[in-house]
Amino acid sequence: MIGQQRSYGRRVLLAAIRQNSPIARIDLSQQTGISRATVTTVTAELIRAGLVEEVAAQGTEMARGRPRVDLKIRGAAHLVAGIKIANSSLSLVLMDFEGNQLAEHNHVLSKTTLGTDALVGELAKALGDMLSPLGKTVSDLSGAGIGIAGIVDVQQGLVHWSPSLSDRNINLRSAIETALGVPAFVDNDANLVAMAEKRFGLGREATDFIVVTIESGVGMGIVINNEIYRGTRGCGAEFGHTKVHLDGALCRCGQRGCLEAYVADYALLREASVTSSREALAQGTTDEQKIEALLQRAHDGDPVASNIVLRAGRMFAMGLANIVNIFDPQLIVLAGERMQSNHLYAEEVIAGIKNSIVQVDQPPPEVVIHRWGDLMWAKGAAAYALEGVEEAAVAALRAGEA
Amino acid sequence: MIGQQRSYGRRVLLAAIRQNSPIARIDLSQQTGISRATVTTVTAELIRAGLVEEVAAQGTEMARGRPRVDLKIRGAAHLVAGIKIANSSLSLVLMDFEGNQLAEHNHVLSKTTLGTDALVGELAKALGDMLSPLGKTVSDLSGAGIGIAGIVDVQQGLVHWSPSLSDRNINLRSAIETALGVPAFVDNDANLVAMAEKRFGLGREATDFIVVTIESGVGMGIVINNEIYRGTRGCGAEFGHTKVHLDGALCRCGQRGCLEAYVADYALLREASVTSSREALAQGTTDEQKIEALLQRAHDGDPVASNIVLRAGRMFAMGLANIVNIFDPQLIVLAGERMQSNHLYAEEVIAGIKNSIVQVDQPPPEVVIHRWGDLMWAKGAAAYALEGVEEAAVAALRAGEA
DNA sequence: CTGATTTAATTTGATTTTCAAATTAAAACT
DNA sequence: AGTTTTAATTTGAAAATCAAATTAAATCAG
Repeated sequence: MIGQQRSYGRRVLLAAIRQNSPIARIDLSQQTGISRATVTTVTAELIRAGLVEEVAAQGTEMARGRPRVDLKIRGAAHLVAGIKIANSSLSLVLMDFEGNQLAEHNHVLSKTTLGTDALVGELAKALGDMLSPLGKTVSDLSGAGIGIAGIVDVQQGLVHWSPSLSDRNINLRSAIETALGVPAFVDNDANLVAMAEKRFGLGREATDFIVVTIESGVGMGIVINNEIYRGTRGCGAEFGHTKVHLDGALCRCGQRGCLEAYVADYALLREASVTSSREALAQGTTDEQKIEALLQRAHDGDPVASNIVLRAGRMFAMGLANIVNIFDPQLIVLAGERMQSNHLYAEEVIAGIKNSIVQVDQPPPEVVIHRWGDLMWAKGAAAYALEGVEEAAVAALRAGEA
Repeated sequence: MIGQQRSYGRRVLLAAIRQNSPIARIDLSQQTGISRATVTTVTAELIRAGLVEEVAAQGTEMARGRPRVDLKIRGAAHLVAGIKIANSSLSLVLMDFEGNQLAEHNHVLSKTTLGTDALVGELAKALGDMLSPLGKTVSDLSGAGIGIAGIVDVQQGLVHWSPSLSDRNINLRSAIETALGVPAFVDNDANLVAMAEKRFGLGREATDFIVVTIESGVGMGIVINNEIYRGTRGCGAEFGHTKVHLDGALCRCGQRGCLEAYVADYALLREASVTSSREALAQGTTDEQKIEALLQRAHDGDPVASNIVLRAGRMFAMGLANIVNIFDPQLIVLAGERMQSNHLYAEEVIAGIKNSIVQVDQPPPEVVIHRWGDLMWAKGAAAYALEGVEEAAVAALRAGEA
């Protein structure tokens, strides 16, 4: 960047060090195209600022010549928290600047939907509970990333609407920042999973990829040119409301033919409910149990149950194929927390995608399944916070020198 | 950019001058964030190099103070050609560095599919025919943009496959460059329409938009962050082969349910052919005439014809809505050359899109129809060439100073 | 017509960023 | 102990940029 003589080089080098973790200066120079002289100067500055540290020449068998000195991000430089606001709980992780997980925590919420103040209060409580066993406090944090379902304006930190918030058009970022005194970074949860994949997961090597998540709905995060693409209205990629059938099944959103209306839990249960053998197909008191039962029946070969589940899989494949036909990404990550999405992650589904995309000489994009624990979201939120903190740290370099 | 001390500022300023055509230095400084001092220095260099020129203070009523001096791109600096390789003809335009069209030309090809050498020969011939009336020759050109249907690897200038070429995996760029002695820029034709919209059309103000073109197939060009997004396999956005129906109508590509299989000419004729009143619905000897007849019938209220045409429109709307749900662009441009796409550009279709996208507080993206002449493609090719020539010109600045 | 005022552009004198080439450092070979 | 090899640093200069001061070109006020 230009204007105010901003330190583009520092940014680039710090990012390169992060991505290639233990890396010698000469390789940095090679990778970034920045001269060795500059690399020396800039890394010295980063080390002086405590963001980077040298590590003993990572033990490749002793070569000739002066041994290279590897550089890595200095974990102790900063501390960030990642928080996912889920249906009726908060899940949190604590990470150092290098991305090492130092703690995790789960906090049960009293209600699904809370007012802003109440939510922020619970958040502060949960953070405290995670930090106190380590002898830390919220003031030790350099940033907090928050993932929330709904429609989020990232620029402003505004939550236009969320199932977790009873208020509308809340500036959650400033609410948290004033309450906790810590820089906050708020984003839609689907974007944060993409962020997690990019930083810690399967997207580390890729520059253009897509992450699809299945929870109660179907979410999607898009990474283009190493950055989250958020669309122009900030309402994000609504893969779940992609239409897969003209005048098709009715969706929760009120429209017809949405992918979600074919693959979501409620869609499967709806189908199961109309067959005469309803009890047999989806027995259980909770919806989760019913789904479980339905999937088990399908697995056991029940023709009607199979029929229901199979179509969901085929619709899902069709939706994904459309993404490939439009985007042509390097990689599609199906990130899932629950085993219940097994039917959508089946071999046949993935094969179905490959049969529905335009054939060219080159191989089709990889489709991989990534099962995370339930901390996936929180880790993504932490990754987002790390990005923000890194940015601020570089910006502060110049200023803090005087 | 960094490395070899590349002149990022020059690039930014030249681009800003191009986009805001007659613009005073002080506004340039404002817009780009570059200091006024630097703007003076850099623009002086651009003027010295002949890329930019001053124009008389464009006549706003005389304000107080020293009058601003506007800057603009100097058209005479360079000459580029844009060439579209169409089904059985070449269409060409000649543009100056400012983007003014100086000439156009149409060249009929002997065959639809040619060998590389033959095609390049025809190309040279056509260029010569366009240039000679102006007393120019090919050597006066600084670059030539070439648009060709098919699968193109832009980085390499490779055409993997094209309906216009009998050879496969041809490096068309180097073939043209060696034959003509002019830098060549080859791209897929759908991308070039996007480029044309971005430079000369409705996409001038937008940074993220999508251009859909209808010719014999359905094409799409994507602009993200002011740049053409080409996907990772270079096979481009295959909007036409987006699936809109599970196990749907058979497409030319061999798969089922492709959008093209519902909205392309052959799809409409296929439908018309199975009704008992075939002759009446789609009379004519050529396919074009038949389509014309079918559309006329639909317009006149024939129920079967209407039924056919209406569904095509609704499918088209559904495909476009999916794009919006995934991409959330500022703008969708439906760029068409022929009036025959009228039924797809109807009010109802555009209304259909709006009813199938996720509703948020913000207004939906604009959908606009842009009817160009048949030079649309060639102009896009010229725009692409201009981009390349501009790049080269800036890079040459430093080098040529010694 | 003259000087005050206003706004745009340029000059001046740094500061920052970067680099190529020369030098130094730290190791393994011989 | 000296040679070779490779990594990192230093040195001296060039390039890019900026803030502040200055100059330029106009209008306005009397």
